[in-house]
Amino acid sequence: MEKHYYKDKVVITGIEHFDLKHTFECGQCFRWNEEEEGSYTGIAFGKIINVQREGEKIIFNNTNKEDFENIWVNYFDLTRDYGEIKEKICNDAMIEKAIHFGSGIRILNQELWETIISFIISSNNNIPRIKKSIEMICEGYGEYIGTYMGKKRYAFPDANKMKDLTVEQLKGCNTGYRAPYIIDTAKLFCSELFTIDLFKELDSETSIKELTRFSGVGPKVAHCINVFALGKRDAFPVDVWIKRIVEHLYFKEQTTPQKIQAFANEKFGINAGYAQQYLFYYARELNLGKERKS
DNA sequence: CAGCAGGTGCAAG
DNA sequence: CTTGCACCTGCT
Repeated sequence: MEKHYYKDKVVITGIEHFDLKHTFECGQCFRWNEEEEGSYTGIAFGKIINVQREGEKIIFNNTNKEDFENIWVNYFDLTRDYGEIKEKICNDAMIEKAIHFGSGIRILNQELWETIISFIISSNNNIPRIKKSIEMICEGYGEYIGTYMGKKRYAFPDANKMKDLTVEQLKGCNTGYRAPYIIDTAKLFCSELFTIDLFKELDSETSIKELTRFSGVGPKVAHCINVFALGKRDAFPVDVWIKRIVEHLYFKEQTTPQKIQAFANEKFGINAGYAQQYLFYYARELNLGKERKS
């Protein structure tokens, strides 16, 4: 990978395994949106960034060398060797096909607080509504950080800000019955000085145990936080889609989430999180939800 | 109009 | 410890 720095953008070349659509639309993040010309604009770490592909080049707009090195290299997981990971998890023809479908997925290393709240909101919910809720929270209670491509942009509000919101205010952001979960979680998060470094020191199992102390965080959401915010790539979130695709490809019959979880641990080990993303994306691509009913 | 969507919490068995 | 059910809300 080669990096070229400019005044307000960074261009990289020679990067493999990076497709914008795969990465931003595989369900791991909720604040990235495609622009008309095909680039994607996102907000993280209180900053607005735009990513665009031009042939072999990936262009990171509205940023600089310092932020790129300090924030975005890690955020986009750019130092990770996805070729090696794919080799390791590619044990059979089924997973090979899934990897092929989502070959350009990179797992983003997202912020802890935002990830916790985003995935609490995601429970029993659909992506358009999740994105809408999060956007309403940011517009209502997040800091205004500038206008980009003609649109006002807001940061995700921190836990300290959110702990003082009322249930009514959060319900006003379309969070429904999750509103009290969010407030309780904010209060607990503030009361114990949880930091990303603290969680990173924990082994995956302990981390799950700690995370499920937060209201609205069960096993599935805790696994998402482990993979998407804490870099614990052995986590394997089991949702309905993963359950369907694993049953479809491997079990050939209905089973329990626990069995799926055990199967993934055994089969993919420390790289289960990557496998989960490829499988999830593949399941969505196959439209397995509808296929089953017919 | 039921059923469902990246599930979880809670009350019972 | 496992199972069944309710739950905001919008879409089919």
